[in-house]
Amino acid sequence: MDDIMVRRRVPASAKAEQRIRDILRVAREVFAEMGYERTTTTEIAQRLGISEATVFTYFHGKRELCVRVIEDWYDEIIAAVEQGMPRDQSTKAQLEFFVRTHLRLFLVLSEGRAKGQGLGEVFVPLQRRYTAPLMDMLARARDSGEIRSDLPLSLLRSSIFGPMEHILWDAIARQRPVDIERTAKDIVALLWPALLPPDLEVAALREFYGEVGAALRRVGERGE
Amino acid sequence: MDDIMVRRRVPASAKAEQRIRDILRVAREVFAEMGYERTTTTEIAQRLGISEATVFTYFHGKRELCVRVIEDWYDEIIAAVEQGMPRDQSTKAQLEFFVRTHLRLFLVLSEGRAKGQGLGEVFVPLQRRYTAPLMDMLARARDSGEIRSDLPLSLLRSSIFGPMEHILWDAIARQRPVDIERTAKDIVALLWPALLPPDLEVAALREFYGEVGAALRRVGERGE
Amino acid sequence: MDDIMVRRRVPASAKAEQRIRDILRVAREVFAEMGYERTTTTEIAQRLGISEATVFTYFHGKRELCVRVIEDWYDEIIAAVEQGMPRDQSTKAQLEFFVRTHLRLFLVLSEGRAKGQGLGEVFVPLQRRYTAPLMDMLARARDSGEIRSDLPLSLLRSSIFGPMEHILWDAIARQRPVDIERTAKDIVALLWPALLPPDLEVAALREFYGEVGAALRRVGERGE
Amino acid sequence: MDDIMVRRRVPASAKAEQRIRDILRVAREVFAEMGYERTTTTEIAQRLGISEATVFTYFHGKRELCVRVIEDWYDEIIAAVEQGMPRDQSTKAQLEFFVRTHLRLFLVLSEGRAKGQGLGEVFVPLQRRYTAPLMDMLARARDSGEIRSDLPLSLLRSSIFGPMEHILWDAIARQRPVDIERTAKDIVALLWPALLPPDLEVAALREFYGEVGAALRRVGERGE
DNA sequence: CATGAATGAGACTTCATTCAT
DNA sequence: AATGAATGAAGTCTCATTCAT
Repeated sequence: MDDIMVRRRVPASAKAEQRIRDILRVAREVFAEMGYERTTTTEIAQRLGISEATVFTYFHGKRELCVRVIEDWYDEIIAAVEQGMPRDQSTKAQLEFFVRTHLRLFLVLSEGRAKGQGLGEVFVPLQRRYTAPLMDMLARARDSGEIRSDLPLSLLRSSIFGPMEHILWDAIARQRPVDIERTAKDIVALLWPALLPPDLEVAALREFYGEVGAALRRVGERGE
Repeated sequence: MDDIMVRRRVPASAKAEQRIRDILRVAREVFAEMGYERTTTTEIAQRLGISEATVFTYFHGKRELCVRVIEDWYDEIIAAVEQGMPRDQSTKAQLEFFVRTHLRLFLVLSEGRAKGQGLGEVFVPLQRRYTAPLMDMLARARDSGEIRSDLPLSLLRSSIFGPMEHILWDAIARQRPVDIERTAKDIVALLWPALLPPDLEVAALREFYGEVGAALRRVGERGE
Repeated sequence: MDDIMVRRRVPASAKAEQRIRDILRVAREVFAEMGYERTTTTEIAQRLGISEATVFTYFHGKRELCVRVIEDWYDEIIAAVEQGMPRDQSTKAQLEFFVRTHLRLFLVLSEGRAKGQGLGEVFVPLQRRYTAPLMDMLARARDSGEIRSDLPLSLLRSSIFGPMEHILWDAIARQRPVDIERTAKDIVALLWPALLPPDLEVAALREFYGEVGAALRRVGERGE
Repeated sequence: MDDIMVRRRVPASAKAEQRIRDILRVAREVFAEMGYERTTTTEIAQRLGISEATVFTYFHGKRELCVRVIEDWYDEIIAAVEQGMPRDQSTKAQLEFFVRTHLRLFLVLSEGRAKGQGLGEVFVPLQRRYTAPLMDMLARARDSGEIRSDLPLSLLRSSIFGPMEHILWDAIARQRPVDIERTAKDIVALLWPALLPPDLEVAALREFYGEVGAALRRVGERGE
């Protein structure tokens, strides 16, 4: 755990640990702001008011530093989810908690997903671990018939993470803050019906209603 | 906006236009494969078998080239949507068409979204234009009561784009192909219930169904 | 042959080839003066009055540049030996030629021998090719009984290369010039007795001398 | 020469001297393994389990440390030669002893020889001191007519050191162990005849024999 | 005395971009 | 119009060395 990212000396001292924390904190900021490629070690060092060499004293290189930042972030969010998940409440409440937590802690690091021989390898296992609680929850709810079983879980997963990240990115691009509580509630309110098992009769009725409505409008448009 | 591409585009001979198209085509490939930062002008020139300098004869620089690539891509997808959108079919069918088109033409250019003094500014208006047909459709459907009105349209939008992009990224990260037809169908099947108004009571639906049925029968009786 | 060390463009033009030759020439000087590790690409560029980047335009890196320098040097000396070797003269004369050529063209590049994950791999095959003419000569002379067969050829080889290099190094360390003709003669004069078969008895030699002499006289008598 | 090692060596407590010995021992290992440039002070400190700073407490720097290592090594080998040299035995036996000792204690430090503003200056006097016993021996043997006097002693010296080092380097490059006893015997067996005064008659006969043989072979080759 | 911590100086390398031909 | 050639600027990383504690 220690010897992975430490350069030579093994700085287990309080000072060293503080340094490591500082570097990680600032690095997270910079990586989040700029993305992996556009982040420079110079920038990180400058923001901390230390020499670039110091950064390399504690981390083997830019890549490893980024991996650590990501790992730490995943650890944080995983811990938050595992600890706080209200397992005794309804699936819907659990989903809401999950979304809220993700929105609160989401780290924008597009390159992670990015192709090239980038950090891809690092992400996959973390992603799996991270997604596990949600997937478990969904699987259980599906087995108990609480949510629909006619679509692959991976699709459900994408339909939960996808909107969250889309919203956050949009907010970042527009430089607007996100009202996390409200957004979490809205997302779940929106998606919840999508997750329920399609009650056949109701679903059929709904569809019928929709189609007739549309047909009506089309006739209306032409008529006028 | 005006000073872009002024350089020597004045003559715009047939040959030159072909060059520009070639460069744009290959540049799109490379940007999509590698992302903005990891793309090199060398790579683009090499794939075309031309000199790097030639690229700079037609474009002011890497950045401008990328902006053009993105603009062209947006133009394409916007045109595809505007032309192909089956306006006379149901909202659901239109949504499906939209999703299918997006999945087919989606350009993965994570950095585009990226912040920093990147391409962010370029994306916002394009994104707006691109989203317009979908938003219009949603707005109309909401006004007619076909889809829910209790949540902001922007959320609905995110809940459509988000999953699509999440799925595509996942596929890219895992290097797996995407079955576009099937995925489009699944996404819509999943999300459709989420878009419907939540407050339509089954009773109301049944009543409506009954009335429409009766009306239909009456028409039938007369016609024959 | 070309694409190995060329960076992007394939500069087969006269100008480019001149550049490559210039860089190789200067690089050889610097590597010889400083050794691999202490040589800097900056130094090479400065001596040529060009930018460092230009060096990297023509060679993939310091390492490859050094490999090229060494290969070229080996090629040169191998060609010189293969072309100039007086095969119709005595073994001793051939040896002298070999020593003279080596002394004239020897490149001091200690690190080549050096361990570490340096250039070692590059040297072995070249060394083998380079040594081949000498080893062949020695093997033939040994098979014909002209030189001793009681010691491994590799030892004989070391006893020829060793002194040469020792002398050259000494001269370099003391910054004194080497009188190549004289040194070559001396080395062979010294080593020749060491190479002869030790067991040829003087008696046998005398007898042989006598017989040959008699034979000669007989020929002479007939010829006149 | 005087200002070297003055730093804090004044007290020279027992503990400190042990430290110095330890550092020198390990430094010798590392320098021998990696060469001067590729050796890092970090590596030396790590192998000793001490801090890098401690190394600098006892030595002014890497360079001085290396000089000390070399000096010590020379001292050792000089002492070994001076003490062990079997002065009452034959010159040949003494030579053998010398070779064996050198082979056993040889320190591979190519860079030492290296030029540049390297350690060159350090080597010359040490080399002189080190070579002294051998040179004396050779001088005496030459004066007594035991070995040849027609060639400069420096050449004889190179013809002894050269092969030894060539063999050792080869062994290191190929990562093979050296059978020291056997190699020492072989080297002397090979070189001894080279050192003997060329008995004029025998030498002339040998040469004659060699040339006639070669001539014969050449005729034979053409004839067939 | 020993060392934890920090760093200045410099190495190699990449790449978008310019310009004369 | 096309390009061969060159490079400035910048980026990542290494390492001997210093100094306060």
